[in-house]
Amino acid sequence: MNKAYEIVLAGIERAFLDGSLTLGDRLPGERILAKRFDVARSSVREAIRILDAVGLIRSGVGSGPGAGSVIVSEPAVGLSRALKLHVSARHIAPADVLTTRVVLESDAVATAAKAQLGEGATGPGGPHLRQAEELLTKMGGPDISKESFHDLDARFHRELCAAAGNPVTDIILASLASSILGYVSAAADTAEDWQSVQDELTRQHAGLLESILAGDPERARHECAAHIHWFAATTGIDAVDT
Amino acid sequence: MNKAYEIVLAGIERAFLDGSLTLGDRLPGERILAKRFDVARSSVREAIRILDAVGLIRSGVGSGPGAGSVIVSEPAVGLSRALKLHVSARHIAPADVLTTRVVLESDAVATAAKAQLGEGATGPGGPHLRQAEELLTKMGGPDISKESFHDLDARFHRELCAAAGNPVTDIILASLASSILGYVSAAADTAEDWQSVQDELTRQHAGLLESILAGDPERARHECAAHIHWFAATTGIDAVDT
DNA sequence: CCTATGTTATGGTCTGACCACATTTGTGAC
DNA sequence: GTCACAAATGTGGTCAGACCATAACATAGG
Repeated sequence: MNKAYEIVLAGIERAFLDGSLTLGDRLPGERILAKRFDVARSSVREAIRILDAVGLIRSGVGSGPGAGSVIVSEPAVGLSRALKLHVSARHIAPADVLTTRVVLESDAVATAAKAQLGEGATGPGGPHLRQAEELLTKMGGPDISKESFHDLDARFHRELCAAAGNPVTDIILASLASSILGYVSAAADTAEDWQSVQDELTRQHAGLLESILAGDPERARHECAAHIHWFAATTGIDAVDT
Repeated sequence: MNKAYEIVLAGIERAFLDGSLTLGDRLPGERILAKRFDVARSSVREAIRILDAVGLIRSGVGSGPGAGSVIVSEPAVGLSRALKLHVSARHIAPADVLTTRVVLESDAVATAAKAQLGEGATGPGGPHLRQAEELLTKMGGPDISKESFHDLDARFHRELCAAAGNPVTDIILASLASSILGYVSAAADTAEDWQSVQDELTRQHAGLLESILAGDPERARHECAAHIHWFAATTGIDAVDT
């Protein structure tokens, strides 16, 4: 705690804890913070860089609204960044990321299905599932590019997780997915018959969503696990060398 | 990607990907990196600060081995830091963290039990479970301080996760635990009869470990979930206001 | 051989300046 | 009075250069 930037970090964290800084607020300017904590501006910047890296603030130049360091809440950004760097450094294997993802996401869809059983479309998961349906339709559309499909695919999965209603699970799953996004894209690029893979994925997506809407937790859980495992095996991600 | 520190970050990440930088290596000095990427040293430092924050490097002053920025692999540090800050900022509720933890940890102990069933003490999880047994003994010892108990408790859980063999799950669980560590300690401090709570926890720990050693995945899964839920309910963490 | 002292290389910090950018404010023409 | 353009302002982003604290290493002296 002797480092200058840690003093700043601790001070800002304290401000969060006592409520004097909340979502949407703007951080005082770097020069002001430097004066307040009696450190150099460069030290303040190092602290701010960390807050930026973990997805707690977003910095913008200029003046007026939108400028300065605004407090946002994007935990997934921070987790993704950390995971992605460790994957790049070969300290984390994409296959292990997928294994964890299976556990969390299978449970999430089961929870979503359970909620659907109890509350139907009126529950908090309803809008997310409707959104998922829309995405599914788009994914099944004609002449869709590989990139668009990947994007829609990721969003589809995110909506399912969101329907489960646990923000932390949501965040972690998003981070896990984005940390190996590069590998997924690369693997898909080398697929010999992408169109058929895409069709199969869409079929599986449809089945999974139907299970959730039908309120069948165990079927949803099983289909989700099978879906991820199938994709991993097909693209060969589960055998990526570390 | 126009920011100077991002150029440095991208360059270092590239070095990881092409293998010219690996675990244990030392990063070139800040002054050298500044020259190489044609940016100021302060910009290099911001990039390094990020790598440090995500647990990819560890910086030390002085000279010789141990000095400079050494590449390490502590993903949990990065994830913990990010989660902890978001919890501090009230963007993540401790209760949601616990919910996610139940899902992951229950599955982890079930996996560990399954592995035990197939391989017995000769499997990769063996050492971890033996370590867990030792920790359990220490936790049951007399005149143990609250702090020691918390520490041993956390390490006990970590060993169980490690026995499951998935490093990513391991990392995430460690991060989840440490992100709400402050709340757990605070809650334990206000417990009226801590000794009896401690006794009950030890009983539950023993039962859980026995289930794993006996190779009973479903019992382990159930006991783990019950254990965490019980503790949360007892300490009141599941009702923390966000 | 061992000790003490200087040397060197490292990250950590500070100062002060300038730039790029976006809003806000002023000012002049009409 | 109104509008368009220019200037002032405040923000993060970047740079250059200096000095400090630390820890290993090199070297001379005992």
